[in-house]
Amino acid sequence: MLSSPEYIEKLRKSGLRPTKQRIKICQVLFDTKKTFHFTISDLVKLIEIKANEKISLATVYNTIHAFEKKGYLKEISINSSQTYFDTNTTNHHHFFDEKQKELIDLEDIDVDPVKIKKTIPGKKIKSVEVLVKIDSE
Amino acid sequence: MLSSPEYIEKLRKSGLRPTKQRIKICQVLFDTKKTFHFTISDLVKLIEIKANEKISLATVYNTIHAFEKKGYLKEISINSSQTYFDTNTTNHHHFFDEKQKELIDLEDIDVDPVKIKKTIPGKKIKSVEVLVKIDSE
DNA sequence: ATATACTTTAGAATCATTATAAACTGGTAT
DNA sequence: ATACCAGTTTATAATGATTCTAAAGTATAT
Repeated sequence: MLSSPEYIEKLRKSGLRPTKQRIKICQVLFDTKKTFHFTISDLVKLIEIKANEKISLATVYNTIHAFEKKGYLKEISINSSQTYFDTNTTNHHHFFDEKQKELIDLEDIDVDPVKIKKTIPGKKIKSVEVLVKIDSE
Repeated sequence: MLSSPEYIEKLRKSGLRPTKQRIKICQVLFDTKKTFHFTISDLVKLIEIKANEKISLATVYNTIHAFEKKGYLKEISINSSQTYFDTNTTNHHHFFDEKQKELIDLEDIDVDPVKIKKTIPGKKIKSVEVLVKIDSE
Protein backbone atom coordinates (compact mmCIF):
# COMPACT_ATOMS: atom_id res chain seq x y z
CA MET A 1 0.00 0.00 0.00
CA LEU A 2 1.41 3.28 -1.17
CA SER A 3 0.96 6.41 0.90
CA SER A 4 0.16 9.82 -0.52
CA PRO A 5 3.77 10.94 -1.01
CA GLU A 6 4.37 8.01 -3.32
CA TYR A 7 1.32 8.79 -5.43
CA ILE A 8 2.34 12.43 -5.49
CA GLU A 9 5.69 11.34 -6.87
CA LYS A 10 4.06 9.04 -9.39
CA LEU A 11 1.68 11.72 -10.62
CA ARG A 12 4.38 14.38 -10.86
CA LYS A 13 6.63 12.06 -12.81
CA SER A 14 3.98 11.59 -15.45
CA GLY A 15 3.25 15.29 -15.71
CA LEU A 16 -0.02 15.29 -13.80
CA ARG A 17 -0.43 17.71 -10.93
CA PRO A 18 -0.98 15.81 -7.72
CA THR A 19 -4.36 17.16 -6.70
CA LYS A 20 -6.40 15.91 -3.74
CA GLN A 21 -8.82 14.23 -6.13
CA ARG A 22 -6.19 12.42 -8.17
CA ILE A 23 -4.41 11.16 -5.05
CA LYS A 24 -7.70 9.90 -3.65
CA ILE A 25 -8.49 8.07 -6.90
CA CYS A 26 -4.99 6.56 -6.90
CA GLN A 27 -5.62 5.23 -3.42
CA VAL A 28 -8.93 3.71 -4.45
CA LEU A 29 -7.47 2.15 -7.58
CA PHE A 30 -3.93 1.19 -6.66
CA ASP A 31 -3.89 0.54 -2.91
CA THR A 32 -4.39 -3.19 -3.38
CA LYS A 33 -2.13 -5.92 -4.64
CA LYS A 34 -4.98 -7.43 -6.60
CA THR A 35 -5.93 -5.72 -9.81
CA PHE A 36 -9.60 -5.30 -10.67
CA HIS A 37 -12.16 -4.20 -13.24
CA PHE A 38 -14.54 -1.31 -12.84
CA THR A 39 -16.96 1.04 -14.55
CA ILE A 40 -17.10 4.75 -13.80
CA SER A 41 -20.16 4.24 -11.62
CA ASP A 42 -18.41 1.43 -9.72
CA LEU A 43 -15.56 3.82 -9.09
CA VAL A 44 -17.83 6.61 -7.90
CA LYS A 45 -19.31 4.18 -5.37
CA LEU A 46 -15.87 3.03 -4.26
CA ILE A 47 -14.80 6.62 -3.72
CA GLU A 48 -17.89 7.27 -1.62
CA ILE A 49 -17.09 4.24 0.52
CA LYS A 50 -13.35 4.76 0.89
CA ALA A 51 -13.32 8.54 1.15
CA ASN A 52 -15.56 10.93 2.99
CA GLU A 53 -15.15 13.58 0.39
CA LYS A 54 -17.10 13.70 -2.84
CA ILE A 55 -15.39 14.00 -6.21
CA SER A 56 -17.33 15.49 -9.10
CA LEU A 57 -18.35 13.03 -11.80
CA ALA A 58 -16.61 15.16 -14.42
CA THR A 59 -13.37 14.91 -12.46
CA VAL A 60 -13.69 11.15 -12.19
CA TYR A 61 -14.02 10.93 -15.96
CA ASN A 62 -11.15 13.36 -16.52
CA THR A 63 -8.89 11.51 -14.14
CA ILE A 64 -9.63 8.07 -15.50
CA HIS A 65 -8.94 9.25 -19.02
CA ALA A 66 -5.71 10.91 -17.90
CA PHE A 67 -4.63 7.71 -16.13
CA GLU A 68 -5.50 5.65 -19.18
CA LYS A 69 -3.45 7.93 -21.41
CA LYS A 70 -0.51 7.54 -19.05
CA GLY A 71 -0.86 3.77 -19.14
CA TYR A 72 -2.00 3.29 -15.54
CA LEU A 73 -5.30 1.81 -16.71
CA LYS A 74 -6.57 -0.09 -19.70
CA GLU A 75 -9.98 0.12 -21.29
CA ILE A 76 -11.49 -3.28 -21.96
CA SER A 77 -13.12 -3.88 -25.34
CA ILE A 78 -16.59 -5.16 -24.75
CA ASN A 79 -19.69 -3.46 -25.87
CA SER A 80 -21.70 -2.86 -22.85
CA SER A 81 -23.74 0.19 -21.96
CA GLN A 82 -20.84 1.27 -19.77
CA THR A 83 -17.11 1.27 -20.42
CA TYR A 84 -14.99 -1.06 -18.31
CA PHE A 85 -11.48 -0.29 -17.12
CA ASP A 86 -8.81 -2.60 -15.76
CA THR A 87 -6.08 -1.78 -13.26
CA ASN A 88 -4.16 -4.71 -14.72
CA THR A 89 -2.32 -3.13 -17.64
CA THR A 90 -0.39 -6.22 -18.69
CA ASN A 91 -1.43 -8.15 -21.78
CA HIS A 92 -4.17 -10.53 -20.82
CA HIS A 93 -7.62 -11.61 -21.84
CA HIS A 94 -11.06 -11.84 -20.29
CA PHE A 95 -14.12 -13.88 -19.65
CA PHE A 96 -17.30 -11.82 -19.74
CA ASP A 97 -20.59 -12.90 -18.28
CA GLU A 98 -23.11 -10.76 -20.16
CA LYS A 99 -25.99 -11.57 -17.82
CA GLN A 100 -24.15 -10.76 -14.61
CA LYS A 101 -21.98 -8.11 -16.25
CA GLU A 102 -18.96 -9.72 -14.66
CA LEU A 103 -15.43 -9.69 -16.04
CA ILE A 104 -12.88 -12.34 -15.07
CA ASP A 105 -9.20 -12.32 -15.97
CA LEU A 106 -7.64 -14.98 -18.12
CA GLU A 107 -3.99 -15.35 -17.21
CA ASP A 108 -1.36 -15.69 -19.86
CA ILE A 109 -1.06 -19.39 -19.17
CA ASP A 110 -4.80 -19.83 -19.77
CA VAL A 111 -4.60 -18.86 -23.44
CA ASP A 112 -1.94 -19.78 -25.94
CA PRO A 113 -0.49 -16.83 -27.84
CA VAL A 114 -2.84 -15.90 -30.65
CA LYS A 115 -1.00 -15.73 -33.92
CA ILE A 116 -2.51 -13.55 -36.63
CA LYS A 117 -1.48 -14.71 -40.08
CA LYS A 118 -3.09 -11.95 -42.06
CA THR A 119 -1.49 -8.54 -42.49
CA ILE A 120 -3.00 -5.31 -43.72
CA PRO A 121 -0.67 -3.21 -45.86
CA GLY A 122 0.34 0.00 -44.09
CA LYS A 123 -1.15 -1.14 -40.77
CA LYS A 124 0.50 -2.52 -37.69
CA ILE A 125 -1.05 -4.53 -34.89
CA LYS A 126 -1.55 -2.54 -31.70
CA SER A 127 -3.19 -5.22 -29.60
CA VAL A 128 -4.78 -8.64 -29.75
CA GLU A 129 -7.67 -9.06 -27.34
CA VAL A 130 -9.59 -12.24 -26.70
CA LEU A 131 -13.04 -11.97 -25.15
CA VAL A 132 -14.64 -15.20 -24.01
CA LYS A 133 -18.34 -14.82 -23.40
CA ILE A 134 -19.73 -17.18 -20.82
CA ASP A 135 -23.15 -18.08 -19.54
CA SER A 136 -24.64 -20.24 -16.81
CA GLU A 137 -24.66 -23.92 -17.62
CA MET B 1 -29.89 -11.89 -55.17
CA LEU B 2 -33.08 -12.95 -53.50
CA SER B 3 -36.35 -11.42 -54.58
CA SER B 4 -39.09 -10.34 -52.23
CA PRO B 5 -40.95 -13.68 -52.24
CA GLU B 6 -37.88 -15.41 -50.91
CA TYR B 7 -37.44 -12.91 -48.08
CA ILE B 8 -41.14 -13.19 -47.33
CA GLU B 9 -40.64 -16.93 -46.99
CA LYS B 10 -37.56 -16.48 -44.84
CA LEU B 11 -39.28 -14.03 -42.52
CA ARG B 12 -42.43 -16.14 -42.18
CA LYS B 13 -40.41 -19.22 -41.40
CA SER B 14 -38.78 -17.49 -38.47
CA GLY B 15 -42.05 -16.16 -37.13
CA LEU B 16 -41.61 -12.58 -38.26
CA ARG B 17 -44.38 -11.00 -40.27
CA PRO B 18 -43.08 -9.99 -43.68
CA THR B 19 -43.72 -6.28 -43.61
CA LYS B 20 -42.63 -3.81 -46.30
CA GLN B 21 -39.97 -2.48 -43.94
CA ARG B 22 -38.49 -5.84 -43.04
CA ILE B 23 -38.36 -6.94 -46.65
CA LYS B 24 -36.63 -3.73 -47.62
CA ILE B 25 -34.06 -4.14 -44.85
CA CYS B 26 -33.48 -7.76 -45.94
CA GLN B 27 -32.75 -6.52 -49.43
CA VAL B 28 -30.29 -3.94 -48.18
CA LEU B 29 -28.55 -6.43 -45.91
CA PHE B 30 -28.69 -9.71 -47.74
CA ASP B 31 -28.83 -8.92 -51.47
CA THR B 32 -25.08 -9.30 -51.85
CA LYS B 33 -22.79 -12.29 -51.80
CA LYS B 34 -20.27 -10.39 -49.75
CA THR B 35 -21.02 -9.96 -46.08
CA PHE B 36 -20.35 -6.63 -44.41
CA HIS B 37 -20.26 -4.64 -41.18
CA PHE B 38 -22.52 -1.73 -40.35
CA THR B 39 -23.81 0.55 -37.65
CA ILE B 40 -27.45 1.60 -37.40
CA SER B 41 -26.63 4.96 -38.95
CA ASP B 42 -24.77 3.25 -41.80
CA LEU B 43 -27.87 1.18 -42.39
CA VAL B 44 -30.20 4.17 -42.36
CA LYS B 45 -28.02 5.76 -45.06
CA LEU B 46 -27.99 2.55 -47.09
CA ILE B 47 -31.77 2.37 -46.93
CA GLU B 48 -32.05 5.95 -48.12
CA ILE B 49 -29.79 5.18 -51.05
CA LYS B 50 -31.26 1.81 -52.06
CA ALA B 51 -34.91 2.57 -51.36
CA ASN B 52 -36.98 5.61 -52.05
CA GLU B 53 -39.10 5.06 -49.02
CA LYS B 54 -38.08 6.10 -45.53
CA ILE B 55 -38.13 3.68 -42.61
CA SER B 56 -38.52 5.07 -39.12
CA LEU B 57 -35.41 4.88 -36.96
CA ALA B 58 -37.32 2.96 -34.29
CA THR B 59 -38.28 0.36 -36.89
CA VAL B 60 -34.68 0.00 -38.02
CA TYR B 61 -33.64 -0.70 -34.42
CA ASN B 62 -36.55 -3.09 -33.89
CA THR B 63 -35.81 -4.97 -37.07
CA ILE B 64 -32.09 -5.28 -36.48
CA HIS B 65 -32.68 -6.60 -33.00
CA ALA B 66 -35.26 -9.05 -34.30
CA PHE B 67 -32.85 -10.24 -36.99
CA GLU B 68 -30.08 -10.58 -34.45
CA LYS B 69 -32.29 -12.66 -32.20
CA LYS B 70 -33.13 -14.93 -35.14
CA GLY B 71 -29.44 -15.34 -35.92
CA TYR B 72 -29.41 -13.42 -39.20
CA LEU B 73 -26.97 -10.90 -37.80
CA LYS B 74 -24.24 -10.82 -35.20
CA GLU B 75 -23.30 -7.97 -32.94
CA ILE B 76 -19.56 -7.34 -32.86
CA SER B 77 -17.91 -6.75 -29.49
CA ILE B 78 -15.96 -3.56 -29.69
CA ASN B 79 -16.57 -0.59 -27.55
CA SER B 80 -17.30 2.21 -29.81
CA SER B 81 -19.92 4.91 -29.43
CA GLN B 82 -22.05 2.94 -31.86
CA THR B 83 -22.82 -0.75 -32.02
CA TYR B 84 -21.54 -2.66 -35.03
CA PHE B 85 -23.36 -5.53 -36.68
CA ASP B 86 -22.10 -8.16 -39.08
CA THR B 87 -24.05 -9.95 -41.79
CA ASN B 88 -21.46 -12.72 -41.55
CA THR B 89 -22.81 -14.90 -38.77
CA THR B 90 -20.15 -17.59 -38.96
CA ASN B 91 -17.46 -17.78 -36.32
CA HIS B 92 -14.70 -15.40 -37.25
CA HIS B 93 -12.63 -12.60 -35.84
CA HIS B 94 -11.87 -8.98 -36.68
CA PHE B 95 -9.31 -6.32 -37.18
CA PHE B 96 -10.45 -2.92 -35.94
CA ASP B 97 -8.91 0.37 -36.93
CA GLU B 98 -9.93 2.69 -34.11
CA LYS B 99 -8.94 5.85 -35.92
CA GLN B 100 -10.82 5.09 -39.12
CA LYS B 101 -13.52 3.12 -37.33
CA GLU B 102 -13.09 0.35 -39.87
CA LEU B 103 -13.70 -3.34 -39.28
CA ILE B 104 -11.99 -6.00 -41.38
CA ASP B 105 -12.75 -9.73 -41.28
CA LEU B 106 -10.18 -12.26 -40.23
CA GLU B 107 -10.90 -15.56 -41.92
CA ASP B 108 -10.70 -18.81 -40.04
CA ILE B 109 -7.40 -19.61 -41.69
CA ASP B 110 -5.94 -16.32 -40.46
CA VAL B 111 -6.18 -17.24 -36.80
CA ASP B 112 -5.47 -20.60 -35.20
CA PRO B 113 -8.23 -21.88 -32.94
CA VAL B 114 -7.95 -20.19 -29.57
CA LYS B 115 -7.90 -22.72 -26.81
CA ILE B 116 -9.05 -21.56 -23.39
CA LYS B 117 -7.51 -23.66 -20.64
CA LYS B 118 -9.33 -22.10 -17.73
CA THR B 119 -12.87 -23.05 -16.80
CA ILE B 120 -15.31 -21.31 -14.51
CA PRO B 121 -17.45 -23.66 -12.42
CA GLY B 122 -21.08 -23.56 -13.49
CA LYS B 123 -20.32 -21.54 -16.62
CA LYS B 124 -20.04 -22.58 -20.22
CA ILE B 125 -18.32 -20.80 -23.06
CA LYS B 126 -20.72 -19.12 -25.47
CA SER B 127 -18.20 -17.54 -27.80
CA VAL B 128 -14.53 -16.73 -28.20
CA GLU B 129 -13.90 -13.46 -29.99
CA VAL B 130 -10.55 -12.08 -31.02
CA LEU B 131 -10.27 -8.38 -31.73
CA VAL B 132 -7.03 -7.19 -33.29
CA LYS B 133 -6.61 -3.45 -33.04
CA ILE B 134 -4.56 -1.93 -35.81
CA ASP B 135 -3.12 1.46 -36.54
CA SER B 136 -1.26 3.16 -39.39
CA GLU B 137 2.40 2.27 -39.53
C1' DA C 1 -65.05 -8.99 -43.81
C1' DT C 2 -63.64 -8.81 -38.89
C1' DA C 3 -61.08 -9.29 -35.04
C1' DT C 4 -56.79 -9.47 -32.99
C1' DA C 5 -52.19 -9.61 -32.25
C1' DC C 6 -48.22 -7.85 -34.25
C1' DT C 7 -45.78 -3.60 -36.37
C1' DT C 8 -44.63 0.88 -37.39
C1' DT C 9 -44.02 5.43 -36.15
C1' DA C 10 -42.93 10.16 -34.28
C1' DG C 11 -41.53 11.96 -30.60
C1' DA C 12 -40.22 11.75 -25.71
C1' DA C 13 -37.27 9.69 -22.34
C1' DT C 14 -33.01 7.64 -20.79
C1' DC C 15 -28.37 7.32 -19.72
C1' DA C 16 -23.42 7.31 -20.31
C1' DT C 17 -20.31 10.44 -21.66
C1' DT C 18 -18.38 14.98 -23.13
C1' DA C 19 -18.37 20.01 -23.32
C1' DT C 20 -18.60 24.56 -21.09
C1' DA C 21 -17.03 28.15 -18.59
C1' DA C 22 -16.45 29.95 -14.07
C1' DA C 23 -14.09 29.23 -9.71
C1' DC C 24 -10.10 27.18 -7.69
C1' DT C 25 -5.21 25.53 -6.86
C1' DG C 26 -0.35 23.93 -7.35
C1' DG C 27 3.99 25.44 -8.60
C1' DT C 28 7.09 28.95 -10.05
C1' DA C 29 9.07 33.41 -10.39
C1' DT C 30 9.40 37.68 -8.14
C1' DA D 1 5.60 35.53 1.41
C1' DT D 2 2.94 37.23 -2.92
C1' DA D 3 1.34 37.21 -7.29
C1' DC D 4 0.71 35.00 -11.36
C1' DC D 5 -0.53 31.45 -14.71
C1' DA D 6 -1.43 27.21 -16.52
C1' DG D 7 -3.62 23.27 -15.19
C1' DT D 8 -7.81 21.41 -12.49
C1' DT D 9 -12.20 20.94 -10.58
C1' DT D 10 -16.93 21.57 -10.67
C1' DA D 11 -21.94 22.06 -11.53
C1' DT D 12 -24.52 22.11 -15.15
C1' DA D 13 -25.79 21.84 -19.92
C1' DA D 14 -25.27 19.46 -24.20
C1' DT D 15 -24.75 15.38 -26.98
C1' DG D 16 -25.89 11.27 -29.14
C1' DA D 17 -27.03 6.47 -29.37
C1' DT D 18 -30.53 3.74 -27.91
C1' DT D 19 -34.98 2.55 -25.81
C1' DC D 20 -39.69 3.63 -24.54
C1' DT D 21 -44.51 5.02 -25.34
C1' DA D 22 -48.80 4.90 -27.03
C1' DA D 23 -51.43 5.80 -31.01
C1' DA D 24 -52.26 4.51 -35.78
C1' DG D 25 -51.59 0.97 -39.23
C1' DT D 26 -51.32 -3.87 -41.09
C1' DA D 27 -50.93 -9.01 -41.70
C1' DT D 28 -53.35 -13.02 -41.06
C1' DA D 29 -56.53 -16.53 -39.17
C1' DT D 30 -61.24 -17.29 -38.85
